[in-house]
Amino acid sequence: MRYELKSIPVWAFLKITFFVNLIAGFVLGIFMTPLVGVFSVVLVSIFQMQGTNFDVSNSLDSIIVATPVILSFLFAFVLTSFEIVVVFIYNIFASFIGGISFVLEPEKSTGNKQKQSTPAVPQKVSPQKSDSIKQQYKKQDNPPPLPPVLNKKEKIIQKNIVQESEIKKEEPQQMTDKPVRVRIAPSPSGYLHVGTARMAIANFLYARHTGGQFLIRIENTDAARSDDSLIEPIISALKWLGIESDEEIIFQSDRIELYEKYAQQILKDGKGYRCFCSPELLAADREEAKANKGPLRYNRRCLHLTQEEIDKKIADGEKFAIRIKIPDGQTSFNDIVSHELKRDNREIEDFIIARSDGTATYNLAVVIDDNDMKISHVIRGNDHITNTFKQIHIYNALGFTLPTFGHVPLILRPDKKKVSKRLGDKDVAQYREEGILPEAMFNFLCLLGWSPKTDREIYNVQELIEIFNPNNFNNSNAIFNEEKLEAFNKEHIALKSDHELAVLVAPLLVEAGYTSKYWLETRWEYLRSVISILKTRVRRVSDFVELSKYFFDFDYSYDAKADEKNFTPEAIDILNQFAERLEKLDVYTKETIESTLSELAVEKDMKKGKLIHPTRLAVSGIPNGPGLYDLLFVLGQKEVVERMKKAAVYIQQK
RNA sequence: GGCGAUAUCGUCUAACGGUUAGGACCGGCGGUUCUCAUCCGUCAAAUAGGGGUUCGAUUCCCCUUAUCGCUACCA
Repeated sequence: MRYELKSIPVWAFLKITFFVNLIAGFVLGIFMTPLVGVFSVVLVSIFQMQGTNFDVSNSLDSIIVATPVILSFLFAFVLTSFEIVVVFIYNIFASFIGGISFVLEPEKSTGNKQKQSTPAVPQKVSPQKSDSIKQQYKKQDNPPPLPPVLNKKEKIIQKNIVQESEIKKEEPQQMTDKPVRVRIAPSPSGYLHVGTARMAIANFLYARHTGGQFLIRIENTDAARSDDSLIEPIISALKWLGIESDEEIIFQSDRIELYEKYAQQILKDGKGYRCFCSPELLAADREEAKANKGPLRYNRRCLHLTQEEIDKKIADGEKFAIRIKIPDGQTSFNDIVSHELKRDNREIEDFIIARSDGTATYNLAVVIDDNDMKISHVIRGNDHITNTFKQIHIYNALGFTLPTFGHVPLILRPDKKKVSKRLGDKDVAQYREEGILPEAMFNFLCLLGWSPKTDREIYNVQELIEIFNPNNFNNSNAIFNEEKLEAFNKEHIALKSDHELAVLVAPLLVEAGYTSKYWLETRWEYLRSVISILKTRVRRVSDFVELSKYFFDFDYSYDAKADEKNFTPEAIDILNQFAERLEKLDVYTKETIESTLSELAVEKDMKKGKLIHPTRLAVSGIPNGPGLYDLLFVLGQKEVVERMKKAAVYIQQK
């Protein structure tokens, strides 16, 4: 428990003291007045029995008679002082631990976003984290000298290290004895969208954090809606994020018979019943309920059919679905993310567990599979809360033990609707096409609706595994903001080495037709240098392509506006002279390029900018880009001279 | 309509019941620089409304409002 001194205003202290003393005074008045009277009478009587007669005009006698009164005042004074001391101590105490109520009724504060709750699992954070986070990421070809003065970001990182070590001090507590086994269960009715990806990330992190297993199950019980060709894209999109199943992937389509067996068992045990209502009839029921503004639940028409009626309908060849019979009462469960969720069973309809063709519906299949796969924690979107109530009744009907549930708030589109393929939301793989790094997507989705409770935002996967705690989910839905994703992407690009980025960019350059695979393979160092000087100008990996065009395209044109401004007649002379001097350089480095330019500027009595701008335009065709010395160095001596001379000719001719 | 969940800057989020309500993205303005970017500094921006409990409420309770979700022989 952490103690922290809080100040209480003086007037608040006085106010409490005043009220306490008012009560004390009242109590004293009630009890002391008769007591003093009796005591006075007794005292006077004793003296009288001894034959002493009192004369109130005698000062000594007056004092004797007044003694009880004086004593009672003294007593009151002592008592009041005592009250003050008590109140003072109370305040000191309260200021340390935030009030007596915390000690007396700790359970009252549990509703407050799990502030007192201990982490579900031990917090394993590696001690070497005190190294600069940035340094850990940097690869061999980019050794970062740590600046002696920390910048703002590093200060934040250092601050977080302190905070994280504080978190670790809390007593870890295992949420359940069961080994952790979690799953993600996408259905192949669309591509992998960010909502599913986020749930996969949460489950995956929980499994890794606890040392448990993460599994994938494909939910394709609905033959009409499922498309097996979508399975592979979903799995590969997850793989792109670094998420793979620890065991063989389970397909519900392989288990249809098993589900049927359990559906029959529920029917046989009297926990369910046959429903002969046709879909059309049910739809009409719903319409009617809507018109009457009543609840849209099944009216249990078929619950009370007699055995003869049932036999007759079966004999007549009527098709039936199987419904589960929801008992009377109330259903409740404890949720990791939310708290206790309760529902009156009257709100849960007798839903269908097996269709009239005998196949199982979603809820039955899920329960059977989760039980079979020994899933310990079902962590999913809170759009499943209604399903959880239904599924609990299947667990009960089949005698299975319940897993622990966690219902996570949803990710919403900017228009605040639930993300879905139907509304044209992007496939996760599409972000890959658009130059988002998987690390950035992982990091961003993890922090959407979940918080590490620090001021830091950029983490790699390993760090997220270490700090992940399902208690830290936010209670409200979060809007997916692509601008913020881009910002995360920028940060993760900065953390990548030039080589890693070159590997990603190379195929894009080939695809764009700027160069060939062979050309790049023989000039890998060149590509790496190009990446290196463009890195800070990029938000998406794909941005490299457009920005680096002139490094690979030798037939570029000049930006019209810049042409007009910088390619003046005097630029011809500048370009030619500068090119000649560069050509003569024996040692061609950034330093020699810079000194050459400086010398020329001095000789011509010009500002450096006068030389720089035409040169930049000559070698790149555009007015902005990397620092000129970097640019000239990376392009190479021969190429630069050639381009400058070409530009001089161009100006002459225009 | 019924049931449920949720409510802090525009967005993502911090804040043992006591803070000047903090950070990040976006935006504005500066600085660094040959340009653009980076980087640095800085500004603007929020506790939905109303009651209650409390010396004190963003925090606990209730009501209202709003938002979201579910309400299929879909998953």
